[in-house]
Amino acid sequence: MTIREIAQRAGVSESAVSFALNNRPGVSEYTRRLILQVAEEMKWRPNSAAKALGGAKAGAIGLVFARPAETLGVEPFFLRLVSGIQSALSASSTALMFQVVENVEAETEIYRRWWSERRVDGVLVVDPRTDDPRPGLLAELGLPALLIGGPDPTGTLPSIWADDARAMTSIVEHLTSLGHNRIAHVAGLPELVHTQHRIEAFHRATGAQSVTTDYSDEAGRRVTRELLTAAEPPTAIVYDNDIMAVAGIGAAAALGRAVPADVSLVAWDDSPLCRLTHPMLTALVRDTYAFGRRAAQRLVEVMDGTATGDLEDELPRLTPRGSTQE
Amino acid sequence: MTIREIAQRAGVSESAVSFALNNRPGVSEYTRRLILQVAEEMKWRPNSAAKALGGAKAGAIGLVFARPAETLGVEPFFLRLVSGIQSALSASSTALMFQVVENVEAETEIYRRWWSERRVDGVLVVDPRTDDPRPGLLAELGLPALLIGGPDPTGTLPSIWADDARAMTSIVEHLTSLGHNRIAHVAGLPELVHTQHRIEAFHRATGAQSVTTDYSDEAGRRVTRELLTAAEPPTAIVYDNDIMAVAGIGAAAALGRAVPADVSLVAWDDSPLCRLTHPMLTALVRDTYAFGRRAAQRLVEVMDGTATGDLEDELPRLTPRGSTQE
DNA sequence: CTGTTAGCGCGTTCAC
DNA sequence: GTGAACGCGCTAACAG
Repeated sequence: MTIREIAQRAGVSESAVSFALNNRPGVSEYTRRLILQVAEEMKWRPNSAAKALGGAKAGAIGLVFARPAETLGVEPFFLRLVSGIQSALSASSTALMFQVVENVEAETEIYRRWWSERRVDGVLVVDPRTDDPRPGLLAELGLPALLIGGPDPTGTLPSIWADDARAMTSIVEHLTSLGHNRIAHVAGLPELVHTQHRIEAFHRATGAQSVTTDYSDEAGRRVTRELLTAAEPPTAIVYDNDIMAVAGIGAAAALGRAVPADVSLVAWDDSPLCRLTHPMLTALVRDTYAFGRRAAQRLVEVMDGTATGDLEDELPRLTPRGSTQE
Repeated sequence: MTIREIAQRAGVSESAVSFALNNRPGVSEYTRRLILQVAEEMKWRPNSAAKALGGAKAGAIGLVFARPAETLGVEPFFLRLVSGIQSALSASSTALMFQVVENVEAETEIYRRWWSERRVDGVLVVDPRTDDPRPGLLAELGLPALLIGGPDPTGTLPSIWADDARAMTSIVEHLTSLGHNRIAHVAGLPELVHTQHRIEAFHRATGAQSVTTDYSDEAGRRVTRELLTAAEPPTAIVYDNDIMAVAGIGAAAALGRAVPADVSLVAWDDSPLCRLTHPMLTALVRDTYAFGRRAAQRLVEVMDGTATGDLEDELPRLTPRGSTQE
């Protein structure tokens, strides 16, 4: 099922077929219909390799997740993001090349490979870091990219991001309005930009320092225990993901502290997990599916050249549940 | 950075470059080294489109997840599987095309598209179903495929699978050895082949009927409540995933039933979730990362033609924790 | 044995 | 509406 075969079957030239299939002028309405019908019958689809070869696009965008294999745990965020991305991509029948790697160095290698092999037309970059080698590399390569979770500290890449600082402020305000004045923050990986934003906003709002972790349930448990057995235990704790918050609720129970009577807990990011605990966890909800969708749309615009600069996504909203009170 | 440029820079013909780069005879050792050095300097990589065009391979395999957007919840299985797949693929520097779709019909459309566009050389098919349209379609298309979780009921596709029946038997035996004789099974989607295998094995081992669900926490909670408030409540419950088991432990607590004193619980599939509960959940552990790795290797062999037929993966092993006793 | 020229694959595009 | 060249790498067939 090639253009050549269609041309033969329809009794026209290959270029006529190409024009007809791409809705371009140069063929009569009659011939166009004839060609389209033959192509339909033969279930013709363009060979993506040949298309890409003609200097055209690869018809795919790339997404790399850099994280050690051992920490590939519960990740509700991921599948939602990918799903949202694809809901936007399906419109332009663009494919997604997806790769999980161990670290950022491996990630940069993938970008080099994909771009030099012309496997992708652009990439979505997640988890911006302080001192991130990726924006520089991508700019140098000329590989179109959109930073998800940015804005890019180096100002190199366009980005889409939610305001973590304002979200943190809204959480602290909620807790303060409930009467809490000793609030703790169990943060995630310190090298991530959004972790820094949350830590700074938390410091501004409370004057207190955050504790950084690796996002694991183990860390959530340990830090919670340390916080609650300190001389002046906090009356409220904010966790940077749902896993740690769930572990925290368990740690509190193990220490005989009641939630929310003795201590209130808030999870950053909602998931079914947050509704499985007793009490259910107050959580910062964001529509990750829609976020992924918007990110992909934006990347397409960036590749077209119809958009540049940063795009702020809607603010995540706090959904109060049983774990906050007083 | 094309072959042409390298040829010019090295002062040789394009075919000499091609031979050198592909480690084929036809060039002197001296010339080969020269060419390789120039290619290295220019950071040359073959254009995958051009390569694929020459009747060669696309250099990618495909994976489609069919599930409605709403049920895209916590899915530890997924990221581990993908990660394992890629650990095997990286050896042959094969890429992964990944897609999430709403249903099996959309999935079959993706297969048609990918194959006619020559985007992939083969696909991994997950969640075999009773009355599954995919094996027939893939065989008809001639798209190489490996069924993950199968054996294929229609006997059309080669597969890799774990023995769900024996695994179920081992769970029931464990519970029986603890003295349980009223065991319930909260199964997953009835249209999945492995669900049927588990249900049949459960029936053979206990004589009892299973309850099918949609894997959601909501279903786990509801069914657990129904089971425990029945006239003759079970003393042990086996859940087909971790989410439902965690929901079940919550439902039991809400009814004032102690775990494991009043009722023992077992989760099929381990995840950090199973260690976040009190007591921790006894779980059927499988090495999903290794499973994905073996699946990808097997698919590569199937595409090479060096392997056919089914491959049985290692049996998942039960890891007793606090939620089973008596 | 070393190296070259020619042509293929498939869709696009430009001159005619 | 057509023929021909192009993009890029691979692979016969062929010459030194």
